[in-house]
Amino acid sequence: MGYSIGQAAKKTGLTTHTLRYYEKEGLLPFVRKNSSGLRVFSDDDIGWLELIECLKGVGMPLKDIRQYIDWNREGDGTLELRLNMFKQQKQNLENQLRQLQKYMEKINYKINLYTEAVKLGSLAEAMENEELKALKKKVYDAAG
Amino acid sequence: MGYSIGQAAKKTGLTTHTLRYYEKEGLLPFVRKNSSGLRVFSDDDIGWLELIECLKGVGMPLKDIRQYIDWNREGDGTLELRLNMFKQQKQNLENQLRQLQKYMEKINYKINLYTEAVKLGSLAEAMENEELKALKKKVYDAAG
DNA sequence: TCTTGACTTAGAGCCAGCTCTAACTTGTAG
DNA sequence: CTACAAGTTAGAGCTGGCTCTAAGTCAAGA
Repeated sequence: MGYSIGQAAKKTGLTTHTLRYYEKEGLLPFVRKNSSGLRVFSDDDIGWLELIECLKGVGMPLKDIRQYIDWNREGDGTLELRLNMFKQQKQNLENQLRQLQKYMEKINYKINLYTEAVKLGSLAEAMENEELKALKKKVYDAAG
Repeated sequence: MGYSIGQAAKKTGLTTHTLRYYEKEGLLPFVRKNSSGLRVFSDDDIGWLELIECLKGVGMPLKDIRQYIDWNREGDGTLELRLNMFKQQKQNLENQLRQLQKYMEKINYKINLYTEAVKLGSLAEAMENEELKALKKKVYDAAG
């Protein structure tokens, strides 16, 4: 129920250095300290860290995450701002997923190409393969 | 068929600074220069840049991309290495997609929650909603 | 000829996000 | 009582990936 910084680090996969850095950057205003000055992380705090990881993972810079956390502390007056932020992040995430899907197709083509090239011992010969030529066209001419 | 660095920048969405930086880092060993020392990018070179963008996009650091480009120049002796690299990147990409999918669920939950909160004018009240409680449980208890 | 704009180089500077160091305190086990 | 592990702070340093500056070259148009 109360974790030291080291235990919190283990639970989240971050380092103690990073946790202190996040606190310094205003990302952890909720973490308490005990009578001898040690940080005490609650399960709730771990939940916050997981949300931070999520927002970081979808590409938000730390200062924007901090903004969101500040809005939380300001209370219900910022509900619309927070809703809009999540909607925006959903958009970003959808774009990202679309982009990664395109990269996946390109990489799949490369795997096909190199598999054939390894079999033949020659990339130039593999590129003569009609199926691979057709696949390449499909992947590369998809306007993007 | 032959583009100046400025034209190549426009075509790829990179800056001329970045293109020169990439060359310095060994990512563009194929780009030629004309008699007066100006870089001339071919359509093929633009294709290389698009592949670099793809590899960067799936999270490869520039030095690893450079490694791949070096293998290309070494010829058919490195075909297996290149195949394995693409297989590895496919794995990474699949993991990334799975991770982003989880983030999407979390964000969708937040959008639902904040939509209700805005409607009620209170986050605390929205969190009392039974459907949202159930959704939260589903999203957050999915072990990860 | 002069100006303009796009190019060239070497190298410095910038930013985000950590990552580490030094010097010190605290709590527990032997 | 001492040793040790784990915590504390302020602040310096590192890495990746650009981003910009200075000083100069070059080609085409007025």
